[in-house]
Amino acid sequence: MFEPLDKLLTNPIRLMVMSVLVKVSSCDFNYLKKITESTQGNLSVQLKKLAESGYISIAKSFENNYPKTKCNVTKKGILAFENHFKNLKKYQNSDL
Amino acid sequence: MFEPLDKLLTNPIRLMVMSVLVKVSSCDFNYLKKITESTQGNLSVQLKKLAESGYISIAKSFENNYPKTKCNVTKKGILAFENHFKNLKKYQNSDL
DNA sequence: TTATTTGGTTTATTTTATAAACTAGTTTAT
DNA sequence: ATAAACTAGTTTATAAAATAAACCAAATAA
Repeated sequence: MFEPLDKLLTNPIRLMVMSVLVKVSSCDFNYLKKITESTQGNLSVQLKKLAESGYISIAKSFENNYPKTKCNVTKKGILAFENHFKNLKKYQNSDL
Repeated sequence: MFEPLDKLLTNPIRLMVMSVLVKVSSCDFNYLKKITESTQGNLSVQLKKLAESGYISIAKSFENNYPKTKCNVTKKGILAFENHFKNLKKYQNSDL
């Protein structure tokens, strides 16, 4: 009837992050901070969760002497994202 | 960019309830319990939240000597439901 | 009559989300 | 040179939400 929803993707910040990464495939922490309008702490936590579940990978480096955190979406993440919206459609128009 | 998502509708159980009610407009507690596959306690709490926000109305009566709780979706609830999916579409295909 | 079932609600616990505080270093102004 | 302010985050504490467990009240069945 209703497919269980992916808990990682019901959180708005995580969903935004995935939405962006699916499109651009890679971007840095501060870009995500701006577009999600979340605090650094919150974003840090949510990115870690996405990374722990293998939806994104996080690469740290230095750029212009500053630390730089770059996020990349994984194949697993893309599939989960697509599947999530496939499931949501069933909620939108339930066949009772 | 991303519209903030309706917190009442990011919870799967509440979303299922709204999904059903938008379609059938009215049904009872136990029907919702079956299709959501949730516990009675959890369902009771989530229905109360939807009712407190005016997304549904709850009517209690007796049927065959037993208490009977019927839920109805409100106009406000229908609009919120439709708006939620309109917003979700932007997450599905973000225009960066 | 006491055990079970129906139909819930309330309360307690676990999980999650968020905000605040902290770390570590860089740049700029004095 | 050093203090102040800024970059780029992480960790921890608190608030909120979700869920499960316990409870309540009445009806029915054994």
